[in-house]
Amino acid sequence: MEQELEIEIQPETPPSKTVTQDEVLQAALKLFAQKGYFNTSLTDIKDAVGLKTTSGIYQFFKTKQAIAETLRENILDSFSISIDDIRRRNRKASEQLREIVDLLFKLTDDAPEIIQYLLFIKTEDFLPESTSLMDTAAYNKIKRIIQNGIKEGEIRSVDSQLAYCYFFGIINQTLMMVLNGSLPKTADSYQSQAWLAAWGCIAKK
Amino acid sequence: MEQELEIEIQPETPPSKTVTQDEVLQAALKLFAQKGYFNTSLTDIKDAVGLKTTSGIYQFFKTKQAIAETLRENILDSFSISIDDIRRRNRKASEQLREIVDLLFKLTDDAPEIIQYLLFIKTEDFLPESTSLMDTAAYNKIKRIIQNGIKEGEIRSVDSQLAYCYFFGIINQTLMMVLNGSLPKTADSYQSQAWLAAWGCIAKK
DNA sequence: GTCTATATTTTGATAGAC
DNA sequence: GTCTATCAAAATATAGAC
Repeated sequence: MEQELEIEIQPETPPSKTVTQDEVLQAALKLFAQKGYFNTSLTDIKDAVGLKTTSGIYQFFKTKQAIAETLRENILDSFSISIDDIRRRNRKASEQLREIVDLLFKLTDDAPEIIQYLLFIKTEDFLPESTSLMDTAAYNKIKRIIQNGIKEGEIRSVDSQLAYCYFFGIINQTLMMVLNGSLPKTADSYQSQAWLAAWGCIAKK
Repeated sequence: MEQELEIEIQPETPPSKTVTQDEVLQAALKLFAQKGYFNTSLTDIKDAVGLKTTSGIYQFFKTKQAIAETLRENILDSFSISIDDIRRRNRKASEQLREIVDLLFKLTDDAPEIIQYLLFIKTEDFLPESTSLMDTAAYNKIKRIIQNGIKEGEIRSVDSQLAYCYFFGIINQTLMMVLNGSLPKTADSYQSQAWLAAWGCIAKK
């Protein structure tokens, strides 16, 4: 009789390496964007980052929520800083919005997880006390750009909230359909058309 | 020494009534739309519907997923039927789209859970094999309306997918901002402006 | 800083009495 | 068709050894 040979198939024995906080954040961002927050367990994150157990994650973050919070803060901060930069380098509202659109489309191609997490994940479902997008520094800067555009006569005189709604309605829908494959090409391919449609919607004729 | 008095506060002893499948669906829809699928437990549904235990739910639905599936089918079917009706009653693409917009805005005010569930909940997160919105009968009918509008010269000659994207980008963003309070008034208040912006975006000038 | 082991909690789900 | 009781599984989190 043959001896039973127990072959332990070890899926991937990741050499227990030392892990950094940023690695955890990157892995979590990718997973949250792909599968959603609730479908992502700490086990998934631990696997993605190459740990043997989830324990190692707790040295950086006390809870799974805390990971999502940090992620959101980082992304929003970075976005807000980019907007500052854009405002510094451009004077006209049209130029500033144009560059913001440029940034969003570039990110959609190069770092889709960021756009997914920034624009299309309902963070309030798992971050109950997170401020709405509309209460963030980044959003307020965009709103000010629009208000300025109205004052300077570049943008039609409508409620600035509605101008935001129409403009980013088009931009965001385009990005979303690129991300979920409803638009088959890269975001870049649609950028100039989307810009024309969105700007045409709010520009003074 | 005073005697410890255990007062059992019974939050609400719901008189065990008999429950229908439709009551379960209605309660689930409301909860899913409010708190999200993952934040809604069968316990929540059982409470909302007035049962003492979750067991009663299992006579209608084998799994929690099945509730969400049925809900989605029902809503999509009903929406598809409404579109059929609209196409029957109107000839021009502009009229048909106008009535679809009318329906969406009415529903946002009268049954926000339906719009929430139809347009803004990522069902693929908990219904892994659910078809994308873009593969539903309802969506295909809308797409055909747009293609027809292009053929008849009502709508600019662009990719029909892009026309859909711009048009419903504006419409859906408006509805979303009404639902989350970023636009403070009723959907109805914004309907005619949103229609003008959205239609103006795709109409032949 | 990573591991083993385990505690804790929650939730989805089932069996069977009434 | 609703209830009691219970199960099984999964996931978050902790304690302590190495």
